Amino acid sequence: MQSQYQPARIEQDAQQHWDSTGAFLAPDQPTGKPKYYCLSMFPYPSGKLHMGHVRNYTIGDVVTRFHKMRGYDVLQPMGWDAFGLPAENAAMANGVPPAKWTYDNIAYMKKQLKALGFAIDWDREIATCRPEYYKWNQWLFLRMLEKGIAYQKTGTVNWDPVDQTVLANEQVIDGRGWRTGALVEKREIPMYYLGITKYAEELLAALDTLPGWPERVRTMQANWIGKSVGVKLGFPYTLEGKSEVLRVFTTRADTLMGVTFCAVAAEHPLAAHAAKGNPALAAFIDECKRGAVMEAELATQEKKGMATGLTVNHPITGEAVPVWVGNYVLMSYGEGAVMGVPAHDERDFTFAKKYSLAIKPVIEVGGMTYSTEAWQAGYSDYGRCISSGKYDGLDYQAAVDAIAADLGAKGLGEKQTTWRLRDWGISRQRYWGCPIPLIHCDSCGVVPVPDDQLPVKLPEDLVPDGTGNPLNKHAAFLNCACPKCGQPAKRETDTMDTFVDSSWYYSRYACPDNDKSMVDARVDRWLPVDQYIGGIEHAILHLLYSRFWTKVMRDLGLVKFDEPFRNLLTQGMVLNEIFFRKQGEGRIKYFNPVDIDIRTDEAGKRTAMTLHADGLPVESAGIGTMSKSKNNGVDPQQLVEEYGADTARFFMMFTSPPEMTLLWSDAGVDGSARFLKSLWTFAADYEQTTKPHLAGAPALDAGGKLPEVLAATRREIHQNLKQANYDLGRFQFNTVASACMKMLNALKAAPRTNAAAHARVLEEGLSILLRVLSPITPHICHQLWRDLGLGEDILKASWPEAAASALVQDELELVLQVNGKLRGHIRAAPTASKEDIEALACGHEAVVRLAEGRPVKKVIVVPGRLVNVVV
RNA sequence: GCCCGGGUGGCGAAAUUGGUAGACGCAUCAGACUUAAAAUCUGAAGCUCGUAAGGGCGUGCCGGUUCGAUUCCGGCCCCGGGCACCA
Repeated sequence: MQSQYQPARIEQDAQQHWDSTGAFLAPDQPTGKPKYYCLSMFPYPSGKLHMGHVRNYTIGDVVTRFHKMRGYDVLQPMGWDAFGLPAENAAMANGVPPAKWTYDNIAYMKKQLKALGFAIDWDREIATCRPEYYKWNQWLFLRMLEKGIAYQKTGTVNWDPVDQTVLANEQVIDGRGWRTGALVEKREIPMYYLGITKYAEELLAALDTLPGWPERVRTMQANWIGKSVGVKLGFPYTLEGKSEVLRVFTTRADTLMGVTFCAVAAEHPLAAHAAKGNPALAAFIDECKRGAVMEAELATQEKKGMATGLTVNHPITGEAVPVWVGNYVLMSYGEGAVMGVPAHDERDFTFAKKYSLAIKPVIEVGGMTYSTEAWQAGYSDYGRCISSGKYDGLDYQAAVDAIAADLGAKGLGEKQTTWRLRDWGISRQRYWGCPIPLIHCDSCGVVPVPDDQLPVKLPEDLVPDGTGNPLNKHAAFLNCACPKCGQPAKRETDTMDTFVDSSWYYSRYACPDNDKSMVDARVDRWLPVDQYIGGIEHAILHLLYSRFWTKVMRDLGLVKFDEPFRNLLTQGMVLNEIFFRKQGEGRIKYFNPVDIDIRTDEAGKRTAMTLHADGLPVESAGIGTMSKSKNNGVDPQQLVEEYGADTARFFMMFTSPPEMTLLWSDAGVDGSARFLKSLWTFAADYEQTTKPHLAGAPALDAGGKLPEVLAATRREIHQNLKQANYDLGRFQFNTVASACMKMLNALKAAPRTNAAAHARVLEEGLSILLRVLSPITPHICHQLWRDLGLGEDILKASWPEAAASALVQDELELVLQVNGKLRGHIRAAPTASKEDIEALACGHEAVVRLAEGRPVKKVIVVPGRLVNVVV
């Protein structure tokens, strides 16, 4: 074998071996082995891989190879989430069609993935921008339309008045368009929606059927769906002689007697009515309607309101309650109107203080009465009604029930369940996406494209210019015949949200070649996904949409499972610093961290940040996840070229556990390179000088005892193996990597007292080490396995388990504490009784010294671990 | 603002069910080898007082429960993710 570790050479050889043997092609016909579907979230082809990809796909590969060696038929596919905004931006910047840019990126990134040696079944590769794929988006959309799950209504978008185009939230910076710097306006336009709220109850309840999902993701989804049970209350009023009712939803009907105002959203009909003949109010409503669409922005803006001059009647007392317009009331949630109870709601309290509205406490908690000068924690807690007439003394539930019953009789109250979840708007006024398969006909209206005319193909040669959707100017796409009446008609030019593409791709991997149907029987073999791996940033949207889409497909009889992902591992983000320069209002240019020079003073404090190319200063926007848009990704290419794929993979796994957020730094990568190099050198030396002693040496455990020093080495190997197997089971790969390092350290330190026994311990140790390490660094392990004559193909080797006989110890070391502080150690046989250990401890020099004659109060013995003597 | 995480040496981290805080590495320092450097090998090291033996402090901050708290409870600070058109 080679005496030097040459990663470039062995990595190429190993990859060729896997390719030529079809090692990672997943068999569609059952082989008698259990199946395991290991899926990593597919990448957006942004140009180059970044470290987040390397982390994600290495985690997936470790899981894949581990299960393969444990005897599963494993499917690990890969594809491309290929539609989206960045391709249009690149197209505008370079004058290249998004399709070309995307396909070039796919080709480059595929090469990078191959160089990393991932155990991927490339025969199943898909790209969502291919008509063979998105045809089925369109087909299923039409089925949803038939079922009433897809429907049309208006939605609000960001409008750039200069470019005359719809902007994504990301393209709005400080309320201005990113290219034009123009103040962004809100616009109402017709859109298509998917009725995810129809599935809200099931999406919430089924979270309990997903024990393999992280608790935090289930919590986030549950909060997002946001089921609240409350009461819809009516406040009657008279308008232009007609009797009307203002409806509000509340989860705190028990505080109804404390209502001192009502607030409606700017879009509420009552606000519009009041604004007639009230220019100040009309101006305020206009102001509320301007600005961004984002919830984060709405929620952080200053709470403002204006009285409408109208009043409604309190449904119990009949008292007049003033109606305000509030910029914090969302038209999209509940009824677009809320009742204001300043004494028991912090937001209402702030609003009431600001506008000098009455504050009326009607709940007491634990007999405490509250002052209403300033808000105190606890004011919004559940308690008993006071100053509430006939409801006095009732607790939360009794009060809600009584009030709902009383108002129900008058038609002014009913119990209701409200969801925070909104239906999914899928229309995008963009070119580079899946066309929505509809046709607009002057006589027939909106007509679905017949199935036999699918897919509606997206032209691939257009270059957008930033002013609206180029499909609107492309006659060949736009003009068509109405499928119903045959008259000239126009195609819908909106495309689908890219979340549609990613909502079902995992099923298509089972049957990527099927041009007759969306899915087939092979989906029943592989799905659901056994282990899904991807960034925590997808905890809500992508994962919720996929769950919804699965349930729709199930209800259409296409798949048999209820949930797509049995187990979920949410990888922590790989972060990096973000550098930028402001270029006029709203416009920002980002620079990659590798192009920034940072100078520091002697104390290590930063004194300057400049762009390498021009030496001029840049600003830091802090730390954020590696992304195309912030231009802070780090290309792993240099790492792979300098050290090899195995070192890159090992370092990624070693540096942090998978779920932890990771601030990128390649400091420490040398240690990983050193370990692999040192493993190679050790193995080569073993092959030369130690392996020959195996001839005639007795097998381990074959009778006869190992010399104690070698038994200790062997014990260390098996202890670390046990730990590694435990850690593989819980996906903590950093400690698997360190267990491998510890094994190598132990083997290096093994004394050569008995040549034959030494050779046996090393042989077993290397065989264990290589197998445990192989999912992380498959190339070097593949080569060494063969070079040391351990077998033909390590992928086909059995997974090692720790041997109980190797773990036996004659004596244990226990920690000795006095009053909870470490004061020494005692040695005892594993079989020693509690009394023996107590006696040993109390007689210990440190205990006698520290007790200073005081009596021993208590002795706590934790078997196998410690003794604590309390004096 | 709301929802969800995280915070441990100079740095990445470990500590499985409340039981030795800092395993394994990086960087550093000292030594060996070398004409020299690189590479490699050996050793030291949380901070602090002390020549040493030994002691005190220490897991973001404040408080609590416990024989014992990185781990459990209450309150706060900072950082990250998500907030529905980035993917």
